[in-house]
Amino acid sequence: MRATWDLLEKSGGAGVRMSDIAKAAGISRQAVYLHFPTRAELLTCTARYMDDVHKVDEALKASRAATGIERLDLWIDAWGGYIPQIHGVGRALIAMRDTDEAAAAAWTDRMQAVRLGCEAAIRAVEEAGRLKPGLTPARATDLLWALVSVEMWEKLRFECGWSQADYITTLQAMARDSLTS
Amino acid sequence: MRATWDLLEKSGGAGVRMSDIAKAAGISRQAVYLHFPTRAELLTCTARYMDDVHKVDEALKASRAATGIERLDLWIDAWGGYIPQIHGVGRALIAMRDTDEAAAAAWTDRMQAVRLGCEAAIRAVEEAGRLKPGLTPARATDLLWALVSVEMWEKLRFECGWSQADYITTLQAMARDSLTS
DNA sequence: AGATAACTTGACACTATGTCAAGTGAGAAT
DNA sequence: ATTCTCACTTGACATAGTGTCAAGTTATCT
Repeated sequence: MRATWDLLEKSGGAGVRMSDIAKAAGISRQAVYLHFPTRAELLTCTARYMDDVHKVDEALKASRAATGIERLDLWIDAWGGYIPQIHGVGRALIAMRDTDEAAAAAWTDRMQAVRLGCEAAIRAVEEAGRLKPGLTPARATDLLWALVSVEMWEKLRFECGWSQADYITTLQAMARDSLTS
Repeated sequence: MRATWDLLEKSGGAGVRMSDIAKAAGISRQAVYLHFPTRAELLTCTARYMDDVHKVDEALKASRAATGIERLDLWIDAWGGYIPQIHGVGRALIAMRDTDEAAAAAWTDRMQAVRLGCEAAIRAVEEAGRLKPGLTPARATDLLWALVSVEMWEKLRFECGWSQADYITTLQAMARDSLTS
């Protein structure tokens, strides 16, 4: 999992084969299959392992303590700051989605967890009476979730050449402008 | 190209092989290669063919005539309304990007054209003095471009279950709120 | 001494893209 | 009437990557 992580981080998520991972881990390709039945399984286990190492729960604690619009800002800060770290594995899973059922399920599952974070942030805004008129909480959650997606981050970071700091502050501003009053 | 189009539209862009396309076109797989050297080439030619059939230029004419914020709305209307039609081919090209240089170039090129549309819409807003303070035109173009990306549309349409009408009106509102004053 | 678990080597099946060679059949040129 | 050409066909093959299978090795525990 360490080797998978390293390689996917270095490559940005593309062009990493099972044999590359095995070589990096110092074992044979077949030995990898003794631990992980499929590539999809290896990737999802690696993602879970990264969550553990990064102590995601703790990192998100700050945003959970806040209320109102501040909570929205802090949530974007926390999750947005985590995207670069999981980007490699995420990219690899996203690429497999079209052909591999298990990869699709694993990624959908992880994104569902992100959605819960978005939902909580929107609820905080709503409870402060600052949800934009005309938006339901569900609709606002959808928008926020799409806004902070890995795909959006990739586009802005790489295709548009933004810095990570720009990404965070601009997305916070955008969320505030379009989701709150 | 017709067969490619049909199959990709039906499948949503995944799982369409060269042999499927050949069968649908009523010729042998090898005959396809007599016309298109690679899969990437077939896909990009099909995309161009679709533009011709749909008369994209004409469809975008309405948005080009307008000014100010109205132009932004009309641009989202026009391009957003075209996404469903190119979605299948787009999805297939996006999926090939990681492994195929030519596919990546072709898709980047097409998206660059979309970017020009975004840029023009933002310029119209700026000329009307309605660009949000703190946003440069370049930054606003980046945001709009990411907002109206195929990936975002897929997310909202399929993963969030929005209708096409919802997509258009909500994105228009979001662009207005976050990019204009 | 023997069992077990983690590994190795090497061969193989499968899928999809793309290549190559030889042959076919219909229409045009002469 | 024959020959040429072009679009196509059939069938075999190379390649890349995932995943499977079988037989053998090595260190450790009992």
